[in-house]
Amino acid sequence: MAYDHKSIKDKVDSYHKDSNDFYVDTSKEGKNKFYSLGMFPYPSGNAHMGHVRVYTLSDVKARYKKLKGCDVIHPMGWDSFGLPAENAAIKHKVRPDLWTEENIKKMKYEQLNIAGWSFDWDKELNTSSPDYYKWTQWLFLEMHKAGLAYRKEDYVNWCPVDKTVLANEQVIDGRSWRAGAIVEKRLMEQWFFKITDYCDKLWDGISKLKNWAPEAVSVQKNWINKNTGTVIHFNVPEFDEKIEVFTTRPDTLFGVTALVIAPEHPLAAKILEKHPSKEVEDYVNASLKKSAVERMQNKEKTGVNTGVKCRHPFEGDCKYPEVDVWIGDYVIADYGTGAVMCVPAHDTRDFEFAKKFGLDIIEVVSNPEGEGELSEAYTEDGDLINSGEFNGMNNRKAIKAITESLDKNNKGEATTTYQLKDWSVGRQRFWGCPIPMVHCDSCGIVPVPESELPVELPKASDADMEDGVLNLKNFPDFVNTTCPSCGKAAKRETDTLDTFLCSSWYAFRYLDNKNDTNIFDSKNVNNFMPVDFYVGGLEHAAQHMIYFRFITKFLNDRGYINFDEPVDHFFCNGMVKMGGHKMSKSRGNVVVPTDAIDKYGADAIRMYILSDTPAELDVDWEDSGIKAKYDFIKKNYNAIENFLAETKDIKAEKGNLKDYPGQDFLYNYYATLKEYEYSMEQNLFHKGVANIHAFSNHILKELNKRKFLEASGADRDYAGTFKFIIKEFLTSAGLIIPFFTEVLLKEHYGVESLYNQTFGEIEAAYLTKSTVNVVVQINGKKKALLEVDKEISEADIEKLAFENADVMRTVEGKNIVKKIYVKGKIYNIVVK
RNA sequence: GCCGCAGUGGUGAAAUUGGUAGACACGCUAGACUUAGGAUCUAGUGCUUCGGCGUGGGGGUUCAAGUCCCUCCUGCGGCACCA
Repeated sequence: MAYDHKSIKDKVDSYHKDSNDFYVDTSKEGKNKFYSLGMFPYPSGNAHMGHVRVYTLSDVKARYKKLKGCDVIHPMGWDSFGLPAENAAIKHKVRPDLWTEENIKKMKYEQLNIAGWSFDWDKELNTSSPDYYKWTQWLFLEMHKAGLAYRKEDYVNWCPVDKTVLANEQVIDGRSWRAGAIVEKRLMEQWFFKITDYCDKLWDGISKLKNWAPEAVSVQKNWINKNTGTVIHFNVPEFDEKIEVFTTRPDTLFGVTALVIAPEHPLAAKILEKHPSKEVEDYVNASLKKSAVERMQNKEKTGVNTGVKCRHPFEGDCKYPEVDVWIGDYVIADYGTGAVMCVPAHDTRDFEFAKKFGLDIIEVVSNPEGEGELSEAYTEDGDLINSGEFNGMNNRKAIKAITESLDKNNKGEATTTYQLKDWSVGRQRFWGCPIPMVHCDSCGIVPVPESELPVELPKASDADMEDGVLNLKNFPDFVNTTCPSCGKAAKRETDTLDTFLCSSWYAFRYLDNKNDTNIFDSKNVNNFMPVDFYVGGLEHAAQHMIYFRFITKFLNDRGYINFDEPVDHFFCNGMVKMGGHKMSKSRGNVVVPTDAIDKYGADAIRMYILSDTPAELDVDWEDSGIKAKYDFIKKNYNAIENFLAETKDIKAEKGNLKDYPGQDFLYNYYATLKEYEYSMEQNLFHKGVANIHAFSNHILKELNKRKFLEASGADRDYAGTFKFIIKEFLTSAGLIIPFFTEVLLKEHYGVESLYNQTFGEIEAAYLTKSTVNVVVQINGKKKALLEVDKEISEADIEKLAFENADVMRTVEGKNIVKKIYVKGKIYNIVVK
């Protein structure tokens, strides 16, 4: 029957209708376990090409490992809380839970089941379902118990469009990651997770991320950003306290001509209280009002001198034993200590600041041009000058020496600082996991007892959405409760949790998704974690991956799991574009996966999405490309189906390969199989597609050459062996193109499930030929190619080489200096 | 500014890690078959003055470099008044 992708799909669907071939029992220790995971989707109701790429990648890897005999888990679920659901629900006046439910159904039964993705649906989970978010709440309570969930009043990132607080990770260039609005700083009391307690563990763990995409490792590094330096104490006698500054350049300490603190620094308020000054007050207020963007964009240094003095730790030895305390908004409040020492001579920012406000510039590191008026800060190395007892010392050495000296006198110490901030987890939105906390007038903030979990979201009715905004505050039945501690009337917390918390532990839950007494059974998780192959976009390398790692380290510390990094191999796939642009409705360049599959079949789309471009890079969709894959599949199906139908009476058996007349074919076949295995092992999926083309080229050529269908003689006798090779080919290629291959395997070989086959055995004997090609080079340039016996002696090679006309011509009239023979590969003649 | 990734035919790219550069495709050129071709098949396709020359530029190591070292240029991504 001629190729028809629709009837083929129907057949494959019927094979798997009543079975879950992709089920794996996670309570048992996996045999060579393999966890292949594509980042779970947000159920928007529309699967797009990005999903096709991600899940085809996780699927091909899962299928490959399965053929290699591993116990593979390849689950799927829904990241269903969050703003888009809520916004869409408000817009369409549908309850968010019902809207989400509809979308999940649509995606599950109409979009994610048509491309042959081998999901184990038994493991399905949904983060907005109470049986899931019960455990998100439990996790929050565990954090709280450990002292890692806390409230504090702080300047938070406020998105004026979405009317919610954002995590630092959700602010990109000062703008909200979703709405794109300029983020304001607001002083609010908020729930935080103390991820900063894990800075050192998260930083040290980076060295274990050997199989992560290098870009993703870089993102982790930049985000945590460990810096070693020195904290130096400057006493402020008037206030009887000290200002601690953080610096990586303690060697320049003797060049300090001012101290600059951030407007948010606690001392700023104290100074204002004691010395009311309109100038200082206006400056501080103006700075606090400025958005992060404004502060960043305005590179011109601003500041104000408070007139308050502080003492230099080496006051006896330096030019300025006493310096003024300034307030400047170029100092960042939440990095280091929120205060810096101003060394104009050796820091470009301080130099600018000093020039603008007429501060003195004292050189303390000598530069090759000698002391004199500097036109810019000198930031290179040199020997110290004007630095008391440290004069003449190389500044690198001085970093250590000065720190040690400060430490000895209790005026400072070596320290490390991180850029990572605590994780703000509260959101002022309805469609999220409720925070299981109660506010009681008598007892304060009290956790909801574990036995009362989950704290369920109220079912919002259409009426609740009349004003266009959903907020838990507006649900009295939800808000009003009793205090778990004293029993008096109390109010529930109405913030919900950042959805990144929901997605920080879903990979664990897949392994025990029906557990209603524990978040998961540790045994299951230890059996199958860490994730061996995690596929997703680089855009999740900062937020999601750092939270995922954090929660893993936390659960490890609490003894729930026995590993401390969640992902072995993080594979960052590129985007699917069209015409060089991201697919988008407004641009009108969207290819809908279901349409493409309807037209060309899932085999074609799978093969195409993996072909030509490495999966890490962006790929440009071209209709001519998928058409070519469709034609390829049709051609192969028809040729192979025809062969198999005509040789029904011949049994497929390996037989004695040595008797098979097509020895070149066998060599090519096994060489390709070896390459294909390598491609799959190394995640070179586009090469895998190229290997399938190569397989096909060899097979169709052989089919044509041997004329199995016409012959009755010797060639016909070998059809059984050839049939066996075809079976192996269909099995291997089935990783990428599982539809037509499975139909042929089922109908002509009686194979029950493509997924449970084994990867073809590579016949090493065929990979070594009796002859080899030896390249003859002169001075490393190829001159001739000799096909010779594998065991040929060097003397014989030499003889053959010098008989070659091209070699003779090139060598003529030159001195032969040296001859090098690399056995079976190269014979190089060095001439002068 | 710092960190990471990359630069190879007309195009996407390969080169299993120092040993025949351009596998496999797309496109293109010729031919065959066909009522037709945006189908299929066959052959060709890095450049070339046919000596050679070719992996962003320039140095270097080596018998041998796309691959290793130094240096510069360009593009992409991340961080960034981070002290």
